[in-house]
Amino acid sequence: MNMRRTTIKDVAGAAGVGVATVSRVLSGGSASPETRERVLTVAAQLDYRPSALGRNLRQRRSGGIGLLLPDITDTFYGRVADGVLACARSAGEPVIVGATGDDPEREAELIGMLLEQGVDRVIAIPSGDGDSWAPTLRAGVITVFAHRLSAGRDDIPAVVADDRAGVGTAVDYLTGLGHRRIAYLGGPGQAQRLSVFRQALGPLVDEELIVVARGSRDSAYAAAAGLFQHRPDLTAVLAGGNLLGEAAVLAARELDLRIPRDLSLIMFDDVPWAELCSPPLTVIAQPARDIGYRAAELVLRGGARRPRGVLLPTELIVRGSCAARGTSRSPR
Amino acid sequence: MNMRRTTIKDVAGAAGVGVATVSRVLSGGSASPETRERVLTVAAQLDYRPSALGRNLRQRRSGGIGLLLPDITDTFYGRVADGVLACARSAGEPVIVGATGDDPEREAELIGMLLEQGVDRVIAIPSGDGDSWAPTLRAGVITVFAHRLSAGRDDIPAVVADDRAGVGTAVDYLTGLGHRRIAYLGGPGQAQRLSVFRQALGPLVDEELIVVARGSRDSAYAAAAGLFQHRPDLTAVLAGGNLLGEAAVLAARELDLRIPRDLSLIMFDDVPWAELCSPPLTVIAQPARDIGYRAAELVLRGGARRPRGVLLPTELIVRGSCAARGTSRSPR
DNA sequence: CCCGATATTGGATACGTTTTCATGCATCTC
DNA sequence: GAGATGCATGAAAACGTATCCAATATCGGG
Repeated sequence: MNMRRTTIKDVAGAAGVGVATVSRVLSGGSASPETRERVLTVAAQLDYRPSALGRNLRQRRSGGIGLLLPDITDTFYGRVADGVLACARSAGEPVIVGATGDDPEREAELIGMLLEQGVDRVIAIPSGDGDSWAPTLRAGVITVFAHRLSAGRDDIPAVVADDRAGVGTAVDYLTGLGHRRIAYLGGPGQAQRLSVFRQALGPLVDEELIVVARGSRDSAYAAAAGLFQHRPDLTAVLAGGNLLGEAAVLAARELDLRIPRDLSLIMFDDVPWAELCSPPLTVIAQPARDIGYRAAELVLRGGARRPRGVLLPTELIVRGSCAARGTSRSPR
Repeated sequence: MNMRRTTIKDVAGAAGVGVATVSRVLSGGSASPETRERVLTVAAQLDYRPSALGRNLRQRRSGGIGLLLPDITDTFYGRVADGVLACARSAGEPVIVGATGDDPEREAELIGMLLEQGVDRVIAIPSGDGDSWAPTLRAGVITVFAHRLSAGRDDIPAVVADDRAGVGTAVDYLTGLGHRRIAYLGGPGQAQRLSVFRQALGPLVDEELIVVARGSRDSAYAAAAGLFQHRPDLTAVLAGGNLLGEAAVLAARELDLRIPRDLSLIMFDDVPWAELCSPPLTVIAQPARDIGYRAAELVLRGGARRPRGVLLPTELIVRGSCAARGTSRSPR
């Protein structure tokens, strides 16, 4: 019942050596073959598991990885998390996960929690501005951003999808189909994408057709519905995330807009249900899992030679949610 | 750069009191009002944050919560995780997440990791048999199961959806529509549901119509496609999870089975895309987030008066994926 | 005015580990 | 053969905190 945990001392005693030797053997230090053998045998017999608590205190770091993302419920972030977990598991590191809800205040609070836990590596999909991250840097915590950049924080490496290319090919594809009034339905933290969108669209850009929602489903739906109602003249929309895409499909159905006859839709992020939709959704696939995995690699590799960041490719997957416009001006 | 972290000693020194007093003040112990005031002021000035490392070692527990689930990518588990995170955040507790992939071996490995971390509370959606959990119990770790029970482990409380009622109403609904050949497409860890299904179906049960897939998408698709091909006489299928439902829709489409004309489908778990499907999917909604939240509550409340477990209600949400059979025997 | 009870306080200890340092021993070099 | 070199080893010192315990200050009652 109140059986004390077997400690390194017990192993040392049972093996007739000092605790230092046991520690060395278990951490891969140097030791004579016979000693190593004996220690390992005894440790196995006693089913000894070194306590991370003691080790962490000694080296003043928990060794764990902190992962902060907006919403674990969103499959995109879920896939990112999966990548992080996979990489961390292969390194034997625990991962502490926190959901920020895209709220900078909650984010700051969670950062504080991670620091208190002595986490020395953090992967984040940042919500707030760069200021939130001063504490982690000051505390010497290795920080890597995933999926998003943070305003005014070019000192933190980031692993992101190639939004420039993604938005570019999507816009090219739509204009190539004859679309001229193209809307962008964005979410939080997409400043980068927005500027690329404006740039790619060039003279065609119409600020009224650019609308950003907050992170919630309701907000996304409201933004989509409002956009479609106020500007019935738009012919194509680029949804900046699966939540936005879902909202667009729903709002379009509600307003009796047929996809792709009345409205062409391209959605960022390829999710399984994109194929189940009717029509199946044309999407820009992002390597979500890779983003997480690479970020974890970066953060595990440590501060050694900080790379500037990693850019992963996106891919336009054409399905059935876009139609040509202009030539056949949808008669009737 | 190499600025040492401010410790409780610094605070004690600056406030002119002993470390014990600071510790007491910060842990809510007794202290004179003026001392408390001074200590708090100084602590705030120095931006002191107690190190979880030291505390954990002292009281030989990390205080964190371990969360083990099959696949963080699956929105159902994602919602469970979200509930756990929400509850843990309100308690200020960190959550260490691990993905087992429904592999008992990986599960055991992750359990070992959690124990090594000194986690003293674990929430799990168990994969393996009950044996994996002997170590946590032996180590005095408060363990709670979520969503699933584990074979031969009635000593661990569980928070689950009311599968009995869920399967019951689904089967009743289908038989009420005239269906007689009803299949069950299951996943890992659904022994409980299976037995309920058999029981609810009574004499209509056909063992050949019961097929279980492993956790992967491919496996789910293979199971669905195999089932539909081998038994074209079945008229309805109950999918035991959103992954299985997705596979069923895909396989049906591939084999040119129209839903609901040729095949009625009920899916366990209401996901956002169920409404986006055409036809929209009839589902059995499960309170995934609540399951996680309640499990976290249970585990945080500690061992005090272990309840036998919690049963949360399910709800049949009728949409468009089920049609009547028998009366109008689908002519042509 | 003194004694016992109570509240507050700080010193010391322990938690389990890693790492530094000194020691002993064997081997090598000239 | 003597000194130098290398290696294996164990004692001890942290790491930052919570808590036990003794000591001191405060208070009330007789």
